[in-house]
Amino acid sequence: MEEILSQLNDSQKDAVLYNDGPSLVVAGAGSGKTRVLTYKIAGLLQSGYEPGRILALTFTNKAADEMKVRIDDIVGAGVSRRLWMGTFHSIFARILRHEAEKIGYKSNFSIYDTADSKSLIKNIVKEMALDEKKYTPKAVLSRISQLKNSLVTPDVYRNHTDWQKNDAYAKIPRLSEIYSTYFARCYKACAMDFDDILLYTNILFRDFPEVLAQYQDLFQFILVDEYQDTNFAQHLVVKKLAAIHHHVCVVGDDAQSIYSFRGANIDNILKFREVFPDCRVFKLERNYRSTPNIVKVANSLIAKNKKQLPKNVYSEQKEGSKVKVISSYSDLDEASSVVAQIDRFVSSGKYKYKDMAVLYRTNSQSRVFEEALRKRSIPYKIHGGHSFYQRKEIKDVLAYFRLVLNPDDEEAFRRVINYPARGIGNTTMGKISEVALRAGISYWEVISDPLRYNLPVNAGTAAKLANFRALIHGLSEIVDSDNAYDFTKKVVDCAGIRADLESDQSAEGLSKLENLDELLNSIHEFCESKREESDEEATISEFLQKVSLMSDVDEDTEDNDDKVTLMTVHSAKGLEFKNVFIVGVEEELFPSDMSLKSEDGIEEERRLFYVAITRAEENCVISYAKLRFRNGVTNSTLPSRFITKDIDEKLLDLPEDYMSRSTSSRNFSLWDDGESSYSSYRSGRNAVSKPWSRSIREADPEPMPRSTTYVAPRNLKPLPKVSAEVFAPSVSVPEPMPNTDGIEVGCWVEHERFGRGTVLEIENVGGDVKFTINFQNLGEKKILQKYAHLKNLGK
DNA sequence: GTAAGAAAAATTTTT
DNA sequence: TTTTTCTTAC
Repeated sequence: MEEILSQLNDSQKDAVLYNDGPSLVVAGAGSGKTRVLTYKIAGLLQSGYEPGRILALTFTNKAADEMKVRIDDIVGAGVSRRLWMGTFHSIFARILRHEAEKIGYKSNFSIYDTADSKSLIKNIVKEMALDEKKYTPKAVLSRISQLKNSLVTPDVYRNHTDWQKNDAYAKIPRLSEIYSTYFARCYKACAMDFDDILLYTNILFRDFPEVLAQYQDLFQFILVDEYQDTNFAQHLVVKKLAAIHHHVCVVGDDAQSIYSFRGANIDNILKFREVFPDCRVFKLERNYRSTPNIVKVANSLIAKNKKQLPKNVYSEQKEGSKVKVISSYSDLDEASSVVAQIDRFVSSGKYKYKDMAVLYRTNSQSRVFEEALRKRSIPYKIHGGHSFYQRKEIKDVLAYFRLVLNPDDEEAFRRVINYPARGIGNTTMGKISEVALRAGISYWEVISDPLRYNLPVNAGTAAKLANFRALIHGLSEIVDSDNAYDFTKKVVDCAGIRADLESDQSAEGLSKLENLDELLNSIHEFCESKREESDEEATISEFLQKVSLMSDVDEDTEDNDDKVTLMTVHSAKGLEFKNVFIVGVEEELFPSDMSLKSEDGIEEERRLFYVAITRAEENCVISYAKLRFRNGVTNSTLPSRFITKDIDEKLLDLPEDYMSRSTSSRNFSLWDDGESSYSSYRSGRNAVSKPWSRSIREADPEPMPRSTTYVAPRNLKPLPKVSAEVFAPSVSVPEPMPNTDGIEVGCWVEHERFGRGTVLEIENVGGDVKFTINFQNLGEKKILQKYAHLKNLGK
């Protein structure tokens, strides 16, 4: 214990030593948060707590694994394995598999990833014969996700009149039905999506108090990392589990809450004290990562946010150089200036390439930097794109695993029924789906007994189906006896996956084959380490459980390569680099144009920018361009408000052409002479317009085709009135109709490319305004305000 | 059932 | 601009 404490500062020590009740550790950027968490757990273990009675929740497997290593270093090898330590999803899934039958599931339930969820939603929308433009899988899933994260079940949603009215207003009146159907279909497939894992844990603890009591008693101490990123569902479980022992310690930084779009609720950390009134608050304010100059800039920025916990982050390092702002003519120039600077840093001999990171708001910004780096032959690595386990060829193999382990898994079924191609195409799949829907059974049940369910297929197709059935059946006979590696080899060969990939001699095909071998390797490794650990064979079920909840950040990265890192600011969270270049710091890009609608949106973007700045240890460079090529067009841009309004000017090393903010910010525009349409577009869009309400058409009660109705699998009790909880979860209503520049139905407008036309209809779709315009030359077109820069010519 | 060609869309993404 | 999705023709 002494040894542990000697490595901590006073405030860290206080946080580590307080174990008598609830505590909130507000950990400023770079303040040694992980250190506190690991030492606290190590301390608990040393003072006699059973590892099996400590629950420690993180957001990534990587974070959990790193802490386990550090804990083992302190208290002895292997101890961390006995902790209940892992991501919310993996720990909750573990509990759910154990208690599955209580909530009507089987413990072998599949986990649908986002792609599976979207595919299912797409099918449901099709089956209901709804407008697929209006009900896009992405939008529907994000809404369902929001609802689940706020613990609103389909029944509760259906019976909530206000929400129904909002959906009708937003022209998505059938959302509630889609949600119910999606929920029922997941249940029928014995599958849970990521959000279900949190939702069902809540249902379990709500409906089975004796189960809750058992876990409440088991977990004598609960620790949660990154609390600012928890959603309501996660928060409520933590609250409930801590209700008996009251030994809960949550760690986080409200200033780094950047995942609200995924359901994270910053209020969970801001109002933690209201939930646990006897909670002690510890603040870690000393930043060990960055120079005072960087910390001051970050502080000066974040001070502009209203919603935050008071704290004073400081650094005791040498002052360091000022945060530098560079301005470029265009995005291309920006890339070459930044890369030139990188080159200079490295040529000075003081830094290596791996000390450099280029951080941007959107992935699409990476391209120009890649090109600029390549031009100078500077090695770089890009973080982004999809993870190994999301690749098609890998997902296909995993889908076989899933189907064998859980034949009711409809998304797995869809994926493998005709892969590799075996002549069972869309037509047959459509028939199977129709029969399954009508009989209320799974696809697998349909093809298990096609005669009984009158599947209308010819003899040839029936034979193909029988072959497929035999294949899956054969695999299911060996799935429990074979170890994961042997089983995978059989799947790959028997299903003809290897043969299929080998037949493709293109570069793409070869890389797929390589990936397949890579998968086999990783399964082999998985088996080896299991054998080392417990002297037992690893099953494919265990492997699948692990990878279903794994993301790309969890994959090993060869950190030793001397390469410049390119990544989004989001993925940089938690990392640090000696030199950081934050690029594209322009209005409508950073802050993102999608965030400008609300103050909360801007505050989150500001936190995101805060995260970006605080990644830097020694040098932080902020860059903007005056012209940016985006979505096929070049636009003139303004430097971000974060530079021009938020950060104290005195703290920055500003570029020569920078107009002081005491003069008009319009001076930033290149186009002030009015010769260009850009400046009129900008001033036009910001102009005050007439009230929008008059131009909205009444929601038309257009008769919809009848949908197939589903019977909910089980009558789940509605959750208690959500508002009765301490925090009302924020289920946001659809955005009000935004500013239309006074454009009303009947107005004449002018479009840059399409010319003049009259407005026939104005709709609100997902926060954007969609105009239906009858153009003089081109006829009727639908146009989003976000992209079309319409000029109002009046009635 | 595939392949080519047209059309439409276009944040961030810890599980 | 690129990327994904939808249509159409073989």
